[in-house]
Amino acid sequence: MTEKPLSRRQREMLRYRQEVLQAALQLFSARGYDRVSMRQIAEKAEFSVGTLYNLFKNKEDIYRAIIVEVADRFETAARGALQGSGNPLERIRAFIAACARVVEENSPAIRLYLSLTRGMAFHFKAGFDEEVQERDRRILQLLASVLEEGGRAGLLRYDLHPDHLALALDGLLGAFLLRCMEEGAGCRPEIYSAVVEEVFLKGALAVDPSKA
Amino acid sequence: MTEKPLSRRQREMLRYRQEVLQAALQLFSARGYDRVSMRQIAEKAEFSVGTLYNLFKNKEDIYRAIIVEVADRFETAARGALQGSGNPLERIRAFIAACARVVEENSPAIRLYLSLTRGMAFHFKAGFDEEVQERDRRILQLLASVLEEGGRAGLLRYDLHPDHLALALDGLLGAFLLRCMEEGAGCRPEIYSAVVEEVFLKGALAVDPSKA
Amino acid sequence: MTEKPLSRRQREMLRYRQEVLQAALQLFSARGYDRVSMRQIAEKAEFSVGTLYNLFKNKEDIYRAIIVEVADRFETAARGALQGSGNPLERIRAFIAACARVVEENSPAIRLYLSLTRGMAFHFKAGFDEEVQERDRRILQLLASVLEEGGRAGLLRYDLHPDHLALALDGLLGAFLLRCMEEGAGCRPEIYSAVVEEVFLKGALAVDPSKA
Amino acid sequence: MTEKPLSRRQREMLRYRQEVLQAALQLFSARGYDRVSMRQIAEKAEFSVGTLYNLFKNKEDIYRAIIVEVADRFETAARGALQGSGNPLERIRAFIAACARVVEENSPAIRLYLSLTRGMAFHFKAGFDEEVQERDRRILQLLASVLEEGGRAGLLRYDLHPDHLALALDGLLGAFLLRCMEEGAGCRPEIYSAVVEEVFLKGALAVDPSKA
DNA sequence: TATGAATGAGACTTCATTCAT
DNA sequence: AATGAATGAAGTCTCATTCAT
Repeated sequence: MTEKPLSRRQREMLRYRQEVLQAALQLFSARGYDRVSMRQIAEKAEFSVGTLYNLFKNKEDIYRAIIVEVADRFETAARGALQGSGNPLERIRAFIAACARVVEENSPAIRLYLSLTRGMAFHFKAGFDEEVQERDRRILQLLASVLEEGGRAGLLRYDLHPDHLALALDGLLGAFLLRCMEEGAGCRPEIYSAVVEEVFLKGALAVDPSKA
Repeated sequence: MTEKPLSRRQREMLRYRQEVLQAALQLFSARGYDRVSMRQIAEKAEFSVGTLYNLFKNKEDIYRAIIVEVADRFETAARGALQGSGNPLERIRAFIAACARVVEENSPAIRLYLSLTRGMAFHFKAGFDEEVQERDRRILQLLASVLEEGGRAGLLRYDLHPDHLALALDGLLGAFLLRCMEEGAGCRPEIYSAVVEEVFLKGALAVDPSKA
Repeated sequence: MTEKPLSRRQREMLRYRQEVLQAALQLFSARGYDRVSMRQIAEKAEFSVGTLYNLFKNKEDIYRAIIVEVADRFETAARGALQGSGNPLERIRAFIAACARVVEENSPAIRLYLSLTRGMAFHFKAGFDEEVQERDRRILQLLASVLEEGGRAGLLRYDLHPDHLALALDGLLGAFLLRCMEEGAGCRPEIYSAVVEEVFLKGALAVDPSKA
Repeated sequence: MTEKPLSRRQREMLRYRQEVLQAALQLFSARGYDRVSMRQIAEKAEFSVGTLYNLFKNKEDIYRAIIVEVADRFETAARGALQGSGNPLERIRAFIAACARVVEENSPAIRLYLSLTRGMAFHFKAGFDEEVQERDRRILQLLASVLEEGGRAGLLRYDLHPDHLALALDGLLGAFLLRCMEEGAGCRPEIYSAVVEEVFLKGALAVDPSKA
């Protein structure tokens, strides 16, 4: 697991890639993938077009890098919460909080991510968009399994299919987090995640108060 | 409000417009606005490109017509339910059912609509996308006002801000309806809307059972 | 075999295609395929770049059309001579004359054709260059079979392999015809073809004078 | 004419140049000048792009060096044969053999050379391609003068213009030698040059058997 | 001296839109 | 009114060449 020390060249390249991704992210997030040209990305990142192609295979590769990064971050956070310690109820709470945190830290990238996992997906040749959707689906299944476990433990109601409960929580989270991002300045994920907890846990899951 | 009777020519033109919209809808829904060319729309609709420009001002106008149509339909259905008869609780139930019905009937168009109202929006010059978002927001406010009314009437819990509750319901609905559309064959909005009711009403709203 | 009468539109398109081919031919012949841009062809043909793409699938398609045309013309002329009437000797003479005639009439196109069948070939994706080479090879085999027939008939010497004789004649012809084209103004294929006849028939074939 | 002894550095540089030329030759021969990038040459030669530019002025200069080298080799061999000892007939035979030998030893380079001297030439800015063609023409004239000398000596027929005979021999040679290179595995210049001798000498030149 | 990242001109191609027929 | 050929701006990507390290 020890990382080889990177040469100065390599470190520079990584930094440049981050700068390009930063610029591309803002543009994609504001105008959509197809409405942003390589020249625009180059200008915003203050590189030449040719340099973009030294750093990335092509335009799609830039997009992929952005999405994969946020997908990794999200997956890590989600798995950390859902597979962490504590009873299912606590893990659900941790999951809600983790999602809010990821959104707070990666606001613009999350918009792209959500546009690929919910609703309209572009259709890329490499099909990496479907890979991302597949990864997202696995998180949802993990969430469902934790809900089911909670049901068996008597912590959560079990009269609804765990898949449906997972989808409900996911929908609630998505709606609130998107709302957070819309409001420009006053983005308060911690408030919204409290509401999600309230609505979802007190309601949908009908927690047995003697156990919670 | 009386409509002038349309000439044969005008009726024909309306029918042609519908055929073009039908073709464009399928293409946009499958590949996304920017990945579809006017020539492709013309071929699918079995018109010439020139005729498309006689029927619509430009490509964006075709898109707008699709979106406005589904937005109208959705708004009509939503207002009909939320401003209809019955107590707030019954109106919420009617709203959920109405949403499910609209989705069932306009499945592909709804995908485009949702991509414009949640998550990523293209940015069109004419700014009609923001108009649509504004209309959507007004529905949400109407929903919130009904929820508030229900709270004042003691039918629904009032410890959460009605805007948040509205957003929660909206998010739940969106998630389930999108899921309906994904599953290709087995699209069952009536099942999903039952789940939404269950999750939202029994849970989030903590209906006073003596009154419901 | 009756041809449908072409619409005015179709006739116009064919004429336009010919104009483009004419322009492209001159440019390709002077500078080589890879040194000529679509913009240059468009300018020389006095069309816009877009129109070029309405008339031809892509740049390679323009090249292909030029080559295929001259290849067809050459093949027709060659087969007509070699499979025509007369004894093998007369057919060889007709072949030599036919080649000279084709070159005389299609001088610039022949240069492209020869660059594809002898010497350096570009490598096109569609592999049509190999098709053209294959067609050329078949003509050579046909020529060889006529030479062999002449040998069996006692008209031509048979101590050399017919394939080699065919190649010899082909090489002679190629060298003289290329020379014709080089000299700009004074291109005299009829003189050169006389020399080829003289050199090849009197010499290589050692015609039995009593039979010729 | 005495060469200064080269420094180690200079000798090294010459060796590097040869390695680059070797790599470039293979690529140019396989794909054509315009389809090969400097980066590809650099990779095949296992140098950096920058080093290529230290060794050669530019891409064209690499091409020129390849061509000039084979042109020199060919010219040396041809002059050696044609200006050597023996009667004209023997010198022609030596010339044919020399050509076969050069081809055998420089097969890929010859393809490039022939594409520049027969048929299609690229048009380089510096016009060195025309220089090469000029040099080639001088060899042809030298060949013609030997043929003429043979004619005057009664060894060779003189009813045809020596230039035409020279061209005929050149065309025969070119055709057979190109054929040798095409056949991949079984390349037998010595066989083909025998055929050329047979066809050309026995036939075209109608050697007076009493003198040969 | 050797390297290879940076550059930007220029290549091919697509496409929304217009307009003569 | 209906057509679809013509247009040229704009997009993605490549590549010869330079130059800081």
